[in-house]
Parts: sequence; C-alpha cells; structure tokens
Amino acid sequence: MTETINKSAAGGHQERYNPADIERKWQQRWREQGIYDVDLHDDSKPKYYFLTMYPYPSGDLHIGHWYAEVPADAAARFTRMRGNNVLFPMGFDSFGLPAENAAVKAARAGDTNVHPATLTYERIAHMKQQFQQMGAMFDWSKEVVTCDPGYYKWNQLFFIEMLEKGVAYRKESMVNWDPVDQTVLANEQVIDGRGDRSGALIERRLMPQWHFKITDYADELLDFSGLDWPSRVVAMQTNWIGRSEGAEVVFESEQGDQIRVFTTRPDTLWGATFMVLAPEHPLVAKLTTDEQRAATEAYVERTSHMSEVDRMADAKQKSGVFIGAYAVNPVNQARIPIWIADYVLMGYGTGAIMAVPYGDQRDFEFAREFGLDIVPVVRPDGAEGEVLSEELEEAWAGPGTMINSGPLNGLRHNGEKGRASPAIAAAIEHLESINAGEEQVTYRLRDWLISRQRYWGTPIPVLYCDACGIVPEKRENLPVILPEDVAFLPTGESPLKTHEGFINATCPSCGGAAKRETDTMDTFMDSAWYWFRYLSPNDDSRPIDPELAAKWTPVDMYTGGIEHAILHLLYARFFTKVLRDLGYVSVSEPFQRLRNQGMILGSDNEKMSKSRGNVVNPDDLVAQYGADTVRAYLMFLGPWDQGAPWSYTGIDGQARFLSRVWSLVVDSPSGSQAGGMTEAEVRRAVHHAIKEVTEDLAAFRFNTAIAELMTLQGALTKARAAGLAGSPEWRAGVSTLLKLLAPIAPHIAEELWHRLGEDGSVHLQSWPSFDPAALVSDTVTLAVQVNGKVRGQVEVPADATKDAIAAIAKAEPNVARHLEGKELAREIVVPGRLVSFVVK
RNA sequence: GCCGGGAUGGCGGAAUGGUAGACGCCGCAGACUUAAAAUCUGCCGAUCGCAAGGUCAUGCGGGUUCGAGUCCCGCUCCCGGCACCA
Repeated sequence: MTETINKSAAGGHQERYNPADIERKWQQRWREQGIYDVDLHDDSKPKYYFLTMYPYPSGDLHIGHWYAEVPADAAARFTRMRGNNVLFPMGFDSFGLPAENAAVKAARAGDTNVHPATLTYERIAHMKQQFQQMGAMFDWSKEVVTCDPGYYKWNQLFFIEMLEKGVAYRKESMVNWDPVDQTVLANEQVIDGRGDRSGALIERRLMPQWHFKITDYADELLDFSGLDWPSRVVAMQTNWIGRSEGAEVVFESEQGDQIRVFTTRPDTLWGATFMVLAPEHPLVAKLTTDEQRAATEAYVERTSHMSEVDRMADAKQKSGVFIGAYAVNPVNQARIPIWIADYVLMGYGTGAIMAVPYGDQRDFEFAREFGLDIVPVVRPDGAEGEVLSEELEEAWAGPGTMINSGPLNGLRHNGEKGRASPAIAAAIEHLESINAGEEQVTYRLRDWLISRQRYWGTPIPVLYCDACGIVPEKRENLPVILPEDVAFLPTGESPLKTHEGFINATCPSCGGAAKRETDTMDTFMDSAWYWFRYLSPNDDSRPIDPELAAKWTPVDMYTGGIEHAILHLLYARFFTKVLRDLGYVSVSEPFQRLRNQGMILGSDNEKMSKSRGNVVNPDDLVAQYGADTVRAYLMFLGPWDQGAPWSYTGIDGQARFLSRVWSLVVDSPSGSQAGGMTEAEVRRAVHHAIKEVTEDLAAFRFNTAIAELMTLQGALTKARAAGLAGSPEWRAGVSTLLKLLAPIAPHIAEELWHRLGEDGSVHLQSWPSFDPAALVSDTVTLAVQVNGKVRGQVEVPADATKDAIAAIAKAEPNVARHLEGKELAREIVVPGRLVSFVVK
C-alpha cells in the first residue's frame, strides 16, 4: 500500500494528489459558506426532496453507512446541478434498544454511570464528525434527533389523537414476547420465529397491549398506483398484507352455536367433511363433550406451551383431537365432526375452518392421518372416468368441473380467485340466498402492536384511573417527559416500572390519583413521520408546518436499505395516511420514488459484524485513500441495488483514476505527438461522456457513470500527449470532466476547478448539456456478417447510402472470400450498426 | 409450496435484438531506474494455426430471427421475502 498516491506525467512540474491536503479544507469552506443550506421558501427553482434513511446512532459510522449515503449524495448533487432546489437532510433515529442494553449491561457490571441519553448524544456527536469526512451535502441545519423531547412530544400528540379516533386501541391478545430483550415485538419484527434484534426464540404471551389499526388501511396500502417503487418492494408488501378473497360461512353446532369460518373456496363447501377449530378458539371449552374433555384439554395445554418455532417444526406431521361435538353443513345438512388442531391459527380469519380434504392439501393430510371422509367435488380438467377419493395421492386445488355439489354441479372452477371463478361466484350467491354466509375478504396483516416494555422510547401518554379508566394525558401537559433519574437495575426491567415519581400522577379527567402507563412506543413510530419534521425541526407550536409540507411532500426520492421493505416502509405509508385523516398533511403517500441499495457484506460474503471480525472501517480507508477514492470505489463496485461483498482489490484503480484527473490539471503538459487525436475527436469524447454520465446518474447507474468518466479522462490524457493541451476544446473538456465528476468526488473536483482558474464552487455550476451534432463523426465502422457470422469490418462515410455501404462491405477481402461462389439471397444494411449478407 | 431477483473471462462487472466481455482489478511483457516502488506503454475467454484466418463460448435443452446474453417454451442451481394464512 502506498502512503501517498504518486503520480507522474510526461514531465514538467509535479505535485502529487494528496487527498488529506484538500478534503478537510473544502469541507470546512463549504460549511463556512453554507453552500448546502437550503432555503425552503425559495421558489425560484423546482423543489426536490431527496431523502435517505437516517441512521441509528450505533456509535461508529460503518462502511454500510457509506454505501448507503454516498451514492445517494452523488444523486442528490447531480439533481441539484440540474437546476433543482434540493433538500437533502440528515438526522438520527436515536431511541432504541442498543443504548439501553448497554446501560443495563454496565449496571450489571457495577457501573451505574452509563445512561442511554448521554450515550446516545455522545454517539451522535461522534457520528456527525465521521459524517463530515464523507463530504456529503447534508443540510445539518434541519437535523432531527428523535429522542429529543421536542420531537417525541409530537409522537404523543399523534397517539392521543389516534386514541380519540379509535385508530389506537388497547386489547389483550396473544403477543410475541422476546425473552432476551424483555419486551413484546410486532409481527414484522419476528423473523423465522426469532426476535429481529436479539435473535431469541419468541414466546407467545397473552398481554394487554396498545395497537394501531393498520388493518383498516389494508386495501389502501395495497394500492401502489402512481408510485415509482422497485417491484420487489411492492411484491413484498403485497405479500405481507396478504389479501384473500372468499366467503365467510356460518356453520351451526348441534347445540346451536354459530361457528364462523373463512374460506377462499366456498365452491367446495359440499366437500366439507369435518371442521377444525384453533386450540385457543373460545367455543372449544363449551362444545367439548365429557368423554373427550380430558384429551382435548391435554392437547390445548400442550399447544399453548409451544413456541412458534416448535409449531413450525411440527408442521410435517398433522396433530389434533376430536372434541366429541358435531356441526351441520349449511348447504347439505351433513353432520360433520368438530376437531381441534394447531394447524388452524387463532390469529387468522375466524380461527376456525371448514375442512375440505379433497381440495386442500393440509385438510387432506389431516383426513388421511385420522381416517376422515374425503368427498370429491371437482373433476379435474382432462380426468377420465369416475373420480375416486381412495385413489387420490394429494388434494386437487386446480381447475375443473364441480361434482357432488348440489346446485353447483356442472359449473367450472377455472383456478381464478374470488368471483373470477364461476363456481365460486355461484357458491357465494347460493350462500347469501340461504342466509348462511357472505362474500368476505381477509388479510394476513395484523394490527401494529406498538407497546414496548422498555425504557428508551417515547412514553405512551395515557393514565389509568380507578374512576375514569384509561385517560389520555392533557395536550397542554405534553410532552410526558421520559425521566432520566432512573436506576438501571441488573434485572433488565424497564426503570419506569420502579420510578415512583413517574408512575404516580393525577388523572387528567377527575383530578384523582392515577397511574401512568409505563410502556413506551415502538421506535418505528419515530421513523413513521420524521421526514415531515425536517421541514420545521424547531417549531414547538406544531409537529408539521402545513405550508411547507404542502410544498415539499411527498418526498421525491427516498433511498435506503432493502431490509426496510416491509417494516419501516409499510409503517411510514400507514402513518402518512393517518396524518392525512387527522388533517395534518394532504398527501396520501410519503415517498414518490424509492430506490434500495443492496447490502455490503464482509469479504467472507457474510453480514458484517464485530463477532465475525469482517467489519471494514471507513475512517481507516479515508486515512489511507481519501474520501473521494472511497466514494468512487463504493459506487464502482457494481449495480447499487445489488450490493456486494467488500473487497480491497480494485480500490487502487479508483485512486489511480483520480490521480490521472489530478495530473490533467496540475501537471504542465509536454506532449507533442502531433496528430494522435483531433480537436473534433476531443469534442466528441466530451459530449459523449456528458450524454452517458447524465443518463447513468439519472438512472442510479453509478458504476457505468464512473466507467464513462474514466474513458473521458483517458481521451483527454491522450489528447494532451497529442499536443492539444493548449486548445480550447481540450480546456473545455477538462472543465466539463470536473463538473461531471463533482457529484462523485466532490473534493478533488472542487480543488481542480479552482486550480483551473474557474470561478465559484464547482458544486454551484449547472450540469453540462450535450450537443447531438458533436456526437456525429465523418465515418462509422460497421461489422459485416455473412450468414450470421462476423467476417470483417468496414469504415464507411457516415452519410453513405445503403447501396454504397453494401458495395463497400462486399469489397472487404475476407467478406468477399466468404461470398465467393455463393448465391446472395438477402442483404440487410442497418446504418450505423452492421451489414448482414445471407448466402446459399 | 407461493412471490420476487439472478447465473456472462482468473475476479467485480458492461452490452436500445446488431462486432459479447465496455470500464476496472489481477497477471504477463516492455520503457524509465544502478535497483526497487511508483508511473507510462502493450498484451490478457478457450482452442487450432507460422500467419491470414478458423472453431467453440453468456447455467442446461429446445424455438423464433438474416442475426439471441437480450425475445418465447421447458428445466437446473443460487439469493431474498413469505409460509400449516384456510
């Protein structure tokens, strides 16, 4: 490794490119001159809100932060040079578990001086310093820090208004309990049965918790029209919401209880040969007969202790118990047995199903396991003869014609969903006509559980009063301050539970004694609206400035990691709609365009982590190569949305490239190989680069943009060697190269811009435009194919006719050889591309 | 199982249906140097050939086309998301 990056030229005065000499200097001058401060009220240019996901203050800026922020910065700079008033803010998502866990860990070790607040603010200060090194154009004057009372106060106001509107509610339900982090988690935070932060196996607990009614917005959240988002994110959210069309059908137990089921295949109702309830279903205790009570209770007991992961592991083998009761199928009055089984989930649909073993693989396996009847109800397309259930090897869920199904016989199920299938449509009509059910849509999405049994978050602003029940805090008392004088007990419990001064309060309604809620809000609440706050971060009279929000939102471009495809991005969309319905904003969607970068992995192709020892420290890289080289290298690795394993091979190439650009401006030219290149060719190279770099940056193709810049640098270096360094074309070319390079390597571009003798900052220049006429050359090189194989190349005048081109092509010696003695069947001339001869 | 994305030299990758491998890394050779580093120049998919040139080649098998990495049909493998969701 080299300490300084050497350069050389064909002679003359030499000053090496040393990033350390220039980067700090320019960062400081840009700050002093405020060239990145945005006037939100400036109407002279179109506004462009370029947002990148704000980081959690973990303590150290990671190469992953660079990979996320640097290309976003380049795109924002490019957008700005193209004439937009670009807002590119930054802040910190500063509530959350890591800081609190650090305090608990320290307390366990006997050190009670570590506090999440001090730790967080120290880390923020350090990371801001690291951010400076990046040379990004963040407008820090709009900074938002979510653990500031001036921010979370508004979380509390929104919560109270949502409570009043019924969007926030408290209910006892089976929740995901993380035994390591000692808190509940939202469904979105449980990955493969484990907590997304702790990795601990999630337990199921019945607890009263605060929820947001995101399910009320399910259909609206499925509508992505007008949004320019990556299809994979749209697919993931659509999947997560999981809309199913079908019908709710009411069965009756022999005792007269109504048992509601949801099914996507009401057309197969005549094939329902048994029912299955979830073990937790409220009717289980009532319906179970005395003979079956012991077995049923044992099964319920057993499943209640199983974790999600145990249940999943159990999925291969169907288990269940007959509870002794029977229900009546409303369409044919068949008497069918009622079972309980853990493959039916209380949390989805109604927690009960009609089982059609002929048409559903799970029901089929269950029926085979326990010897239950299977009645064929669909004749598969193309099936011959009688359909016999004994011969089935698996359920038939595909298209076919209804049989054994009363009024549906002969109708077709075409495999489509809902009413798009004639058989399903007829089944729904029939159910509605006999008053036994109706069309219904069910979602996989559950309400957002936002209570957390932890300290370092926004206090939920409600009180519990013996006389008045649940009472929201008065608006004028907000914020409900998170007390700092708490003890981090080695139990790992939230300190709020033991803070007498916090818990004991007066009821805002009756003035009597009341207890404060000690749960705090999920930190995804903070990130569900933070971009509105960047517009008026210090306004303590209201959360959102309606005028500025109307002007600046929706966000024009949002960039961030694909790992937030569901969590943050779904909550942000939901919360924007809530804010709209509360009257705070007029937009329905937060982010017009979304681009996701991939993940930067360790060189071992694993996720970077301290425990794996594969973490790359950007500070070290900057010290060695300079920020511009690190920036260029991260953008050159490959397509941004693809991510890449980290590798040191290749970074030298970027260092060399920037040194050569340096040399173009700094070294005195001495080349004199006259005739190596013409001024027209220089001009063509420059305008070609403008065209390509513009298109690439607009499409976030940073890697190919840099490749084009390298090609332009090569052409200018060659032109200099050809003695053109004194020409206006060459000089304009260097100036253009610096402008095109400015978004990618802002420091060196600025330094060289000044050394070239140009005025002002390169970052305040307009983006160059290209002249199509300059791209045209006098002659073009065409490939010549014979029977699809390239047999030669010819150079022809750019304005040659097709006939003339064909004649030149035929004359090419190797082409002529392949044509000789053959009959010419076709000739295709594609001007500017190739000539293709077909011979027999 | 369902949904999304992918597979191109030794490596990262590039290619509106039109000369596959741009740009870079690694490697090899040369120039400069007492020497080395740095820098600069050239070469760099496989294979046959002295050369001219030929053959093969973008995961596999077909197809459309004058022409396919690109379009169509059928597979294999890899990555990501969801998953006993009725």
